[in-house]
Amino acid sequence: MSDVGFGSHDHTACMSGALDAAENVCQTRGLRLTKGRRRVLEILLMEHRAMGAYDILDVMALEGYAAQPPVVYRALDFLVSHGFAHKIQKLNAYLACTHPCGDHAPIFLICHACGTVAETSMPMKASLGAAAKQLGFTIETTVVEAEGLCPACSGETPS
Amino acid sequence: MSDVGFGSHDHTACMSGALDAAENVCQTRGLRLTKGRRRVLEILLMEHRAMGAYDILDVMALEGYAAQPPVVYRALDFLVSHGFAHKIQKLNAYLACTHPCGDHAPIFLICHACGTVAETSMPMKASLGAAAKQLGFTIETTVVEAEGLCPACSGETPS
DNA sequence: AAAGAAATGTTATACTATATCAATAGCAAT
DNA sequence: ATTGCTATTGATATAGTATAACATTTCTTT
Repeated sequence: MSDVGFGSHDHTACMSGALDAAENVCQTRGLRLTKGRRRVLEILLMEHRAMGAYDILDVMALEGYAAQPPVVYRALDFLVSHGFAHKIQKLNAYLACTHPCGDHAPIFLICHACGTVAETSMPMKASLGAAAKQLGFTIETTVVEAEGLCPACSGETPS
Repeated sequence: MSDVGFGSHDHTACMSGALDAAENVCQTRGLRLTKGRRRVLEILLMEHRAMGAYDILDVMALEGYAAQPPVVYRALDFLVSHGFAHKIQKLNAYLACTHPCGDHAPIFLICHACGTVAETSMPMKASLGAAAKQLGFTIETTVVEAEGLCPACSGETPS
Protein backbone atom coordinates (compact mmCIF):
# COMPACT_ATOMS: atom_id res chain seq x y z
CA MET A 1 0.00 0.00 0.00
CA SER A 2 1.35 3.37 -0.96
CA ASP A 3 -0.92 6.19 0.05
CA VAL A 4 -4.10 6.69 1.97
CA GLY A 5 -6.94 9.11 2.49
CA PHE A 6 -6.98 9.29 6.26
CA GLY A 7 -5.41 12.31 7.79
CA SER A 8 -5.14 15.80 6.39
CA HIS A 9 -3.64 17.01 3.16
CA ASP A 10 -3.46 20.07 0.95
CA HIS A 11 -6.89 19.84 -0.53
CA THR A 12 -6.70 22.77 -2.94
CA ALA A 13 -3.52 21.37 -4.42
CA CYS A 14 -4.89 17.87 -4.57
CA MET A 15 -7.92 19.14 -6.42
CA SER A 16 -6.27 21.32 -9.01
CA GLY A 17 -3.59 18.69 -9.45
CA ALA A 18 -6.14 16.03 -10.18
CA LEU A 19 -7.97 18.28 -12.61
CA ASP A 20 -4.77 19.15 -14.43
CA ALA A 21 -3.83 15.50 -14.56
CA ALA A 22 -7.23 14.64 -16.02
CA GLU A 23 -6.87 17.37 -18.62
CA ASN A 24 -3.48 16.04 -19.61
CA VAL A 25 -4.59 12.46 -19.81
CA CYS A 26 -7.53 13.45 -21.97
CA GLN A 27 -5.27 15.49 -24.21
CA THR A 28 -2.90 12.58 -24.60
CA ARG A 29 -5.54 9.98 -25.27
CA GLY A 30 -7.81 12.07 -27.43
CA LEU A 31 -10.61 12.09 -24.87
CA ARG A 32 -12.93 15.01 -24.37
CA LEU A 33 -13.28 16.34 -20.85
CA THR A 34 -16.41 18.25 -21.69
CA LYS A 35 -18.08 20.81 -19.47
CA GLY A 36 -20.50 18.38 -17.85
CA ARG A 37 -17.85 15.75 -17.25
CA ARG A 38 -15.46 18.27 -15.82
CA ARG A 39 -18.15 19.68 -13.59
CA VAL A 40 -18.92 16.28 -12.10
CA LEU A 41 -15.23 15.60 -11.55
CA GLU A 42 -14.82 19.01 -9.88
CA ILE A 43 -17.71 18.28 -7.55
CA LEU A 44 -16.26 14.92 -6.59
CA LEU A 45 -12.87 16.46 -5.97
CA MET A 46 -14.29 19.38 -4.04
CA GLU A 47 -16.43 17.28 -1.76
CA HIS A 48 -13.66 14.77 -1.40
CA ARG A 49 -15.95 11.97 -0.34
CA ALA A 50 -17.92 9.15 -1.86
CA MET A 51 -21.08 10.63 -3.32
CA GLY A 52 -24.19 9.10 -4.80
CA ALA A 53 -25.21 10.24 -8.25
CA TYR A 54 -28.14 12.08 -6.76
CA ASP A 55 -25.91 13.84 -4.25
CA ILE A 56 -24.01 15.18 -7.23
CA LEU A 57 -27.26 16.23 -8.86
CA ASP A 58 -28.17 18.10 -5.69
CA VAL A 59 -24.92 20.01 -5.77
CA MET A 60 -25.43 20.87 -9.41
CA ALA A 61 -28.92 22.10 -8.63
CA LEU A 62 -27.57 24.34 -5.86
CA GLU A 63 -25.05 25.71 -8.32
CA GLY A 64 -27.91 26.61 -10.63
CA TYR A 65 -27.03 23.93 -13.15
CA ALA A 66 -30.07 21.73 -12.80
CA ALA A 67 -29.66 18.48 -14.65
CA GLN A 68 -31.35 15.15 -15.10
CA PRO A 69 -29.97 11.83 -13.85
CA PRO A 70 -28.63 10.67 -17.21
CA VAL A 71 -26.36 13.70 -17.34
CA VAL A 72 -24.62 12.67 -14.17
CA TYR A 73 -24.57 8.97 -14.94
CA ARG A 74 -23.02 9.60 -18.33
CA ALA A 75 -20.37 11.80 -16.83
CA LEU A 76 -19.69 9.18 -14.17
CA ASP A 77 -19.45 6.44 -16.77
CA PHE A 78 -16.86 8.47 -18.58
CA LEU A 79 -14.89 9.32 -15.46
CA VAL A 80 -14.98 5.79 -14.13
CA SER A 81 -14.15 4.09 -17.40
CA HIS A 82 -11.09 6.27 -17.82
CA GLY A 83 -9.92 6.02 -14.24
CA PHE A 84 -10.67 9.58 -13.11
CA ALA A 85 -13.19 8.31 -10.58
CA HIS A 86 -14.14 5.02 -9.01
CA LYS A 87 -17.40 3.44 -8.04
CA ILE A 88 -17.66 2.19 -4.48
CA GLN A 89 -19.89 -0.82 -4.93
CA LYS A 90 -20.84 -1.23 -1.30
CA LEU A 91 -22.11 2.33 -1.14
CA ASN A 92 -23.45 2.82 -4.65
CA ALA A 93 -21.31 5.90 -4.59
CA TYR A 94 -18.54 7.52 -6.58
CA LEU A 95 -15.19 8.89 -5.56
CA ALA A 96 -12.67 10.98 -7.45
CA CYS A 97 -9.39 9.22 -8.02
CA THR A 98 -6.60 11.15 -6.36
CA HIS A 99 -3.83 8.80 -7.38
CA PRO A 100 -1.27 9.30 -10.13
CA CYS A 101 -3.81 7.32 -12.03
CA GLY A 102 -2.13 5.17 -14.53
CA ASP A 103 -3.68 1.76 -14.85
CA HIS A 104 -4.12 0.76 -11.23
CA ALA A 105 -6.05 -1.74 -9.17
CA PRO A 106 -7.33 0.26 -6.26
CA ILE A 107 -8.67 -0.99 -2.99
CA PHE A 108 -11.01 1.02 -0.81
CA LEU A 109 -11.23 1.20 2.95
CA ILE A 110 -14.68 2.28 4.04
CA CYS A 111 -15.28 3.48 7.59
CA HIS A 112 -18.81 2.62 8.60
CA ALA A 113 -18.71 5.10 11.47
CA CYS A 114 -17.81 8.31 9.65
CA GLY A 115 -18.35 7.25 6.05
CA THR A 116 -14.85 8.17 4.96
CA VAL A 117 -13.49 6.16 2.08
CA ALA A 118 -9.75 5.87 1.59
CA GLU A 119 -8.24 4.70 -1.65
CA THR A 120 -5.08 2.72 -1.56
CA SER A 121 -3.56 0.22 -3.90
CA MET A 122 -3.64 -3.48 -4.07
CA PRO A 123 -0.81 -5.37 -2.47
CA MET A 124 -1.92 -8.59 -4.10
CA LYS A 125 -3.13 -7.87 -7.58
CA ALA A 126 -0.61 -10.19 -9.14
CA SER A 127 -1.37 -13.07 -6.81
CA LEU A 128 -5.05 -12.71 -7.46
CA GLY A 129 -4.62 -12.67 -11.21
CA ALA A 130 -2.26 -15.63 -11.15
CA ALA A 131 -4.54 -17.65 -8.91
CA ALA A 132 -7.52 -16.96 -11.16
CA LYS A 133 -5.48 -17.86 -14.21
CA GLN A 134 -4.82 -21.27 -12.73
CA LEU A 135 -8.54 -21.81 -12.81
CA GLY A 136 -8.66 -20.71 -16.41
CA PHE A 137 -10.30 -17.45 -15.50
CA THR A 138 -9.02 -14.27 -17.10
CA ILE A 139 -9.51 -11.23 -14.89
CA GLU A 140 -10.31 -7.95 -16.58
CA THR A 141 -11.41 -5.82 -13.66
CA THR A 142 -11.38 -6.22 -9.92
CA VAL A 143 -13.30 -4.73 -7.03
CA VAL A 144 -11.70 -4.82 -3.62
CA GLU A 145 -13.42 -3.05 -0.77
CA ALA A 146 -12.98 -3.42 2.95
CA GLU A 147 -15.38 -2.07 5.52
CA GLY A 148 -14.41 -1.38 9.09
CA LEU A 149 -13.20 1.39 11.35
CA CYS A 150 -10.78 4.12 10.36
CA PRO A 151 -8.06 5.30 12.77
CA ALA A 152 -10.09 8.28 13.96
CA CYS A 153 -13.18 6.23 14.70
CA SER A 154 -11.60 3.13 16.16
CA GLY A 155 -10.16 5.10 19.08
CA GLU A 156 -13.48 6.57 20.07
CA THR A 157 -17.02 5.46 20.70
CA PRO A 158 -18.72 6.84 17.64
CA SER A 159 -22.47 7.27 17.66
CA MET B 1 -7.77 -20.95 -3.69
CA SER B 2 -9.46 -24.14 -2.78
CA ASP B 3 -12.54 -24.76 -4.81
CA VAL B 4 -14.35 -23.23 -7.70
CA GLY B 5 -17.71 -23.16 -9.42
CA PHE B 6 -16.68 -23.73 -13.01
CA GLY B 7 -17.18 -27.18 -14.33
CA SER B 8 -19.78 -29.73 -13.37
CA HIS B 9 -20.62 -31.19 -10.00
CA ASP B 10 -23.26 -33.26 -8.27
CA HIS B 11 -25.84 -30.60 -7.94
CA THR B 12 -28.43 -32.55 -5.98
CA ALA B 13 -25.85 -33.48 -3.38
CA CYS B 14 -24.47 -29.96 -3.24
CA MET B 15 -27.94 -28.62 -2.65
CA SER B 16 -29.09 -30.99 0.04
CA GLY B 17 -25.68 -30.81 1.64
CA ALA B 18 -25.82 -27.05 1.84
CA LEU B 19 -29.33 -27.16 3.26
CA ASP B 20 -28.33 -29.70 5.87
CA ALA B 21 -25.29 -27.65 6.76
CA ALA B 22 -27.44 -24.57 7.15
CA GLU B 23 -29.85 -26.46 9.37
CA ASN B 24 -26.99 -27.66 11.53
CA VAL B 25 -25.38 -24.26 11.83
CA CYS B 26 -28.70 -22.73 12.79
CA GLN B 27 -29.28 -25.46 15.35
CA THR B 28 -25.85 -24.87 16.85
CA ARG B 29 -26.08 -21.11 16.99
CA GLY B 30 -29.69 -20.82 18.02
CA LEU B 31 -30.75 -19.30 14.73
CA ARG B 32 -34.10 -19.92 13.15
CA LEU B 33 -34.12 -21.11 9.57
CA THR B 34 -37.79 -20.30 9.13
CA LYS B 35 -39.93 -21.33 6.20
CA GLY B 36 -39.41 -18.11 4.24
CA ARG B 37 -35.66 -18.06 4.82
CA ARG B 38 -35.33 -21.69 3.92
CA ARG B 39 -37.37 -21.19 0.79
CA VAL B 40 -35.13 -18.39 -0.41
CA LEU B 41 -32.05 -20.46 0.31
CA GLU B 42 -33.53 -23.41 -1.55
CA ILE B 43 -34.26 -21.26 -4.55
CA LEU B 44 -30.71 -19.90 -4.58
CA LEU B 45 -29.30 -23.40 -4.28
CA MET B 46 -31.64 -24.82 -6.88
CA GLU B 47 -30.92 -22.17 -9.47
CA HIS B 48 -27.26 -22.24 -8.62
CA ARG B 49 -26.57 -18.80 -9.98
CA ALA B 50 -26.47 -15.23 -8.83
CA MET B 51 -30.04 -14.00 -8.63
CA GLY B 52 -31.54 -10.60 -8.05
CA ALA B 53 -34.08 -10.27 -5.26
CA TYR B 54 -36.82 -9.83 -7.82
CA ASP B 55 -35.72 -12.94 -9.68
CA ILE B 56 -36.29 -14.81 -6.45
CA LEU B 57 -39.68 -13.17 -6.06
CA ASP B 58 -40.57 -14.34 -9.57
CA VAL B 59 -39.70 -17.91 -8.70
CA MET B 60 -41.76 -17.72 -5.54
CA ALA B 61 -44.67 -16.36 -7.52
CA LEU B 62 -44.42 -19.27 -9.97
CA GLU B 63 -44.43 -21.64 -7.04
CA GLY B 64 -47.67 -20.04 -5.88
CA TYR B 65 -46.05 -18.39 -2.91
CA ALA B 66 -46.50 -14.77 -3.91
CA ALA B 67 -44.60 -12.44 -1.63
CA GLN B 68 -43.63 -8.83 -1.32
CA PRO B 69 -40.09 -7.49 -1.67
CA PRO B 70 -39.45 -7.11 2.07
CA VAL B 71 -40.02 -10.82 2.52
CA VAL B 72 -37.17 -11.65 0.20
CA TYR B 73 -34.88 -8.90 1.39
CA ARG B 74 -35.32 -9.95 5.00
CA ALA B 75 -34.56 -13.53 4.14
CA LEU B 76 -31.51 -12.43 2.17
CA ASP B 77 -30.32 -10.25 5.04
CA PHE B 78 -30.52 -13.24 7.31
CA LEU B 79 -28.80 -15.59 4.89
CA VAL B 80 -26.05 -13.13 4.04
CA SER B 81 -25.38 -12.03 7.59
CA HIS B 82 -24.94 -15.63 8.69
CA GLY B 83 -22.88 -16.69 5.72
CA PHE B 84 -25.43 -18.92 3.98
CA ALA B 85 -25.46 -16.65 0.97
CA HIS B 86 -23.39 -13.82 -0.41
CA LYS B 87 -24.21 -10.61 -2.16
CA ILE B 88 -22.40 -9.99 -5.44
CA GLN B 89 -22.03 -6.24 -5.35
CA LYS B 90 -21.22 -5.79 -9.01
CA LEU B 91 -24.43 -7.55 -10.01
CA ASN B 92 -26.77 -6.54 -7.20
CA ALA B 93 -27.39 -10.23 -6.94
CA TYR B 94 -27.25 -13.01 -4.40
CA LEU B 95 -25.61 -16.40 -4.47
CA ALA B 96 -25.94 -19.34 -2.14
CA CYS B 97 -22.75 -20.20 -0.35
CA THR B 98 -21.66 -23.70 -1.29
CA HIS B 99 -18.55 -23.73 0.87
CA PRO B 100 -18.05 -25.46 4.20
CA CYS B 101 -19.01 -22.05 5.42
CA GLY B 102 -17.21 -21.27 8.55
CA ASP B 103 -16.04 -17.70 8.80
CA HIS B 104 -14.53 -17.15 5.40
CA ALA B 105 -13.46 -14.32 3.16
CA PRO B 106 -14.76 -15.30 -0.24
CA ILE B 107 -13.81 -13.91 -3.58
CA PHE B 108 -16.03 -14.10 -6.62
CA LEU B 109 -15.11 -14.58 -10.24
CA ILE B 110 -17.79 -13.21 -12.50
CA CYS B 111 -17.88 -14.14 -16.18
CA HIS B 112 -19.34 -11.29 -18.14
CA ALA B 113 -20.02 -13.52 -21.11
CA CYS B 114 -22.16 -16.23 -19.52
CA GLY B 115 -22.95 -14.63 -16.18
CA THR B 116 -21.59 -17.49 -14.14
CA VAL B 117 -20.24 -16.56 -10.75
CA ALA B 118 -17.70 -18.80 -9.06
CA GLU B 119 -16.91 -18.54 -5.40
CA THR B 120 -13.45 -19.25 -4.21
CA SER B 121 -11.48 -18.12 -1.23
CA MET B 122 -9.10 -15.34 -0.64
CA PRO B 123 -5.42 -16.11 -1.02
CA MET B 124 -4.50 -12.79 0.59
CA LYS B 125 -6.91 -12.10 3.37
CA ALA B 126 -4.16 -11.90 5.94
CA SER B 127 -1.97 -9.59 3.90
CA LEU B 128 -4.87 -7.27 3.27
CA GLY B 129 -5.82 -7.13 6.93
CA ALA B 130 -2.24 -6.58 8.00
CA ALA B 131 -1.68 -3.85 5.45
CA ALA B 132 -4.85 -2.06 6.52
CA LYS B 133 -3.87 -2.41 10.15
CA GLN B 134 -0.66 -0.55 9.43
CA LEU B 135 -2.80 2.37 8.40
CA GLY B 136 -4.77 2.09 11.60
CA PHE B 137 -7.76 0.72 9.77
CA THR B 138 -9.56 -2.27 11.26
CA ILE B 139 -11.22 -4.43 8.63
CA GLU B 140 -14.48 -6.08 9.55
CA THR B 141 -15.74 -7.26 6.19
CA THR B 142 -14.27 -7.44 2.71
CA VAL B 143 -15.64 -7.57 -0.78
CA VAL B 144 -13.45 -9.01 -3.48
CA GLU B 145 -14.89 -9.52 -6.91
CA ALA B 146 -13.17 -10.04 -10.22
CA GLU B 147 -14.86 -9.76 -13.58
CA GLY B 148 -13.57 -11.38 -16.69
CA LEU B 149 -13.91 -14.51 -18.77
CA CYS B 150 -14.44 -18.00 -17.42
CA PRO B 151 -12.64 -20.99 -18.95
CA ALA B 152 -15.62 -21.96 -21.08
CA CYS B 153 -16.09 -18.49 -22.52
CA SER B 154 -12.47 -17.48 -22.99
CA GLY B 155 -11.92 -20.27 -25.51
CA GLU B 156 -14.81 -19.25 -27.70
CA THR B 157 -16.23 -16.15 -29.31
CA PRO B 158 -19.27 -15.60 -27.16
CA SER B 159 -22.02 -13.35 -28.43
C1' DA C 1 -51.29 -17.93 30.66
C1' DA C 2 -48.64 -13.53 30.25
C1' DA C 3 -44.90 -10.78 28.72
C1' DG C 4 -41.28 -9.81 25.74
C1' DA C 5 -38.63 -10.69 21.60
C1' DA C 6 -38.34 -12.16 16.95
C1' DA C 7 -40.33 -12.73 12.63
C1' DT C 8 -43.99 -11.89 9.17
C1' DG C 9 -47.58 -9.47 6.22
C1' DT C 10 -48.68 -5.43 3.82
C1' DT C 11 -48.67 -0.91 1.92
C1' DA C 12 -46.24 2.60 0.39
C1' DT C 13 -42.24 4.85 -1.01
C1' DA C 14 -37.27 5.89 -1.51
C1' DC C 15 -33.16 5.24 -3.91
C1' DT C 16 -30.33 3.87 -8.00
C1' DA C 17 -29.90 3.51 -12.87
C1' DT C 18 -30.99 3.15 -17.83
C1' DA C 19 -33.78 3.10 -22.35
C1' DT C 20 -35.17 6.01 -25.87
C1' DC C 21 -35.20 9.44 -29.17
C1' DA C 22 -34.64 14.11 -30.70
C1' DA C 23 -31.28 17.81 -30.96
C1' DT C 24 -26.62 19.62 -31.07
C1' DA C 25 -21.72 19.96 -31.33
C1' DG C 26 -17.10 18.39 -32.87
C1' DC C 27 -14.38 16.55 -36.56
C1' DA C 28 -12.70 14.76 -40.98
C1' DA C 29 -12.76 14.80 -45.99
C1' DT C 30 -14.03 16.45 -49.94
C1' DA D 1 -17.68 25.74 -46.18
C1' DT D 2 -20.56 22.23 -46.79
C1' DT D 3 -21.43 17.45 -46.28
C1' DG D 4 -21.48 13.45 -43.67
C1' DC D 5 -20.21 10.94 -39.69
C1' DT D 6 -19.66 10.28 -34.78
C1' DA D 7 -19.79 11.69 -30.15
C1' DT D 8 -22.26 14.13 -26.88
C1' DT D 9 -26.19 16.35 -24.79
C1' DG D 10 -31.17 17.29 -23.49
C1' DA D 11 -35.34 15.57 -21.86
C1' DT D 12 -39.01 12.37 -20.74
C1' DA D 13 -40.17 8.29 -19.07
C1' DT D 14 -39.49 4.13 -16.86
C1' DA D 15 -36.92 0.12 -15.05
C1' DG D 16 -34.55 -1.99 -11.28
C1' DT D 17 -33.09 -2.27 -6.35
C1' DA D 18 -34.11 -1.64 -1.58
C1' DT D 19 -36.21 0.01 2.78
C1' DA D 20 -39.48 2.58 6.13
C1' DA D 21 -43.27 1.94 8.88
C1' DC D 22 -46.70 -0.31 11.33
C1' DA D 23 -50.01 -3.87 12.34
C1' DT D 24 -50.09 -8.84 13.24
C1' DT D 25 -48.49 -13.25 14.33
C1' DT D 26 -45.34 -16.67 16.21
C1' DC D 27 -41.80 -18.19 19.32
C1' DT D 28 -39.71 -18.39 23.76
C1' DT D 29 -39.25 -17.57 28.52
C1' DT D 30 -41.07 -16.92 32.70
